[in-house]
Amino acid sequence: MDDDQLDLVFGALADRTRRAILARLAETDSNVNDLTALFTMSQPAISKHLKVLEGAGLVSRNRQGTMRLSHLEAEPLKDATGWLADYREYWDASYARLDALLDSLKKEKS
Amino acid sequence: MDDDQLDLVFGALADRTRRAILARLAETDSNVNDLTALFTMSQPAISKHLKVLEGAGLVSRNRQGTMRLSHLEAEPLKDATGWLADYREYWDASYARLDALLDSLKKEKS
DNA sequence: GTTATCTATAACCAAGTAGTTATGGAGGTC
DNA sequence: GACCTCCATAACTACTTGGTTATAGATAAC
Repeated sequence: MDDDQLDLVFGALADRTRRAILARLAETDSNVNDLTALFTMSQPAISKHLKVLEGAGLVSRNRQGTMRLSHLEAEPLKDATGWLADYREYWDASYARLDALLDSLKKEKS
Repeated sequence: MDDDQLDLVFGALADRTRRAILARLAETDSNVNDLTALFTMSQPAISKHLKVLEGAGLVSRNRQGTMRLSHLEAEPLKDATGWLADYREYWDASYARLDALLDSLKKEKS
């Protein structure tokens, strides 16, 4: 994952409204009106947030009749987690042990 | 972890210079001059970035003679990872299984 | 084709961000 | 106390961001 992409993903996550939108989309695909109803904010504001999320690859949209349903695309969150994982040893004392466990799990799978 | 804190942490991580600073501090504590030498940027710009990182709790500083050494504080990264973990099931098919494993590890520890 | 609904876009505003140069303050050293 | 060195702060600029209202575009229904 390159710096441009990380800039976009972390930037998208740096706003509580956008995080709340992702939380909602984790439950169910939603249209702009549904999302607008959840916040004390205008519809264009929500559309803008969706555009940011879409730009970071965190949301996809497809027409469903007259509506456009927003759908969570979690893949970039995996990459962000991957970046954070490099620092895990600095906060998780049991990281080394956990790491070994995950390695053995991988081997078992392959 | 509350929204204010997540805003600060993700916001701090949304800049590649600041991520690079964290990468450096993961290797060794550094003073402002050292960090400035690593980037094509003025010293006050680096001082500003450090202030943002400090505000997010990602960096602490203590005087060491005439220098102020910046030190990585990784705890907030743990919290950010915790937030992202809520979405793990959406990108990691083997999450459920992994989760069970971690649970058993916790029990074993306690 | 008119109308209604849903959403995107345009134009604007206030505030924040990322950088600059210039300068001042705090800590050692002589 | 004079002088360096290290760093922070001030003042400024250009750009971005997060919101607004007003409006236009696309699709479906009648």
